[in-house]
Amino acid sequence: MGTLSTPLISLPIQANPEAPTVKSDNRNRLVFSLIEQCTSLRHLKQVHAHMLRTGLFFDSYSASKLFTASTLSPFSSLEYARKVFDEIPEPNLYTWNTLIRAYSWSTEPSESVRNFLRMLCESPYFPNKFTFPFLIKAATKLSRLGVGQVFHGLVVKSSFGDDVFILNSLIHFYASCGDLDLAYRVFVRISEKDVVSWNSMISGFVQGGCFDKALELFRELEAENVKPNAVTMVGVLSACTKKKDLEFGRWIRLYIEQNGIKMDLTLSNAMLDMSYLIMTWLPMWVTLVCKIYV
DNA sequence: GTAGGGTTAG
Repeated sequence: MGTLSTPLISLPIQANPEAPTVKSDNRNRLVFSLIEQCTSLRHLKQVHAHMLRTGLFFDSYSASKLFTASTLSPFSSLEYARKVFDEIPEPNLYTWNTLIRAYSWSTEPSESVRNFLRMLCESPYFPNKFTFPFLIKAATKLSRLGVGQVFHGLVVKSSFGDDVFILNSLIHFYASCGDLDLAYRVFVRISEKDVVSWNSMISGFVQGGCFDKALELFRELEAENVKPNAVTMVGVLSACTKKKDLEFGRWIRLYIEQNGIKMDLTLSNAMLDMSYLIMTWLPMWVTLVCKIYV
């Protein structure tokens, strides 16, 4: 298998990219593998140049591979990714979604919405189940209730109203906009809730200052035999801390130990916050952090 | 043919 230590210039140029063969499939796989191995923008640009020379870039699936790397790689920039996207003659739906996702994570979430509208106008594609979580994420970052509600309407009209990923995004969106009533209405209508549904609603209640409702929901989760995880416990601990409910906080500490909830840094920090209220927790927190990181 | 959601405080 080739590596980036092999100069890309040594790769033979495919004479006719329009005629796929077993040999060309192997060549494509080599290029995809090189994309995955890129460790700098310079490497990625080398692969990009090679794909332009061989014509591989003009295959929409191959172009999507390069574009995804240009948006996800820690060394890349959205500016370069955007240039890559603009060169793709006919971006497929996956590539459009990747562009919308990239902007939803960025400091320009409005570009996510703008490019979604471009996709509707300029491409033959309609949004799919992957498009909406990115759009709702952008609306959440924009804190625009009206924008998110438009997406919610589209979700229902597009028959994705049962998709738990999309509905969980909507719970988080409505709670972030401060509309806990709408968030809860989405939550109760999910027919097959998963742990993220519960976590989204519990943390939504905590962020909205409804600590009792958060703890009540945790008891409901228990009654429904849903297995909580570290994120659930961060929400519940946060509610106890803010409510200064030491008794429930102690119970939660035991619950985490007895149920083998996997500790991570965020949960350790949430326990530390609680430990300011219960100083006896401090030695335990230090021990836990040492176990994880030392 | 590739993919999507939730977490602490400061």
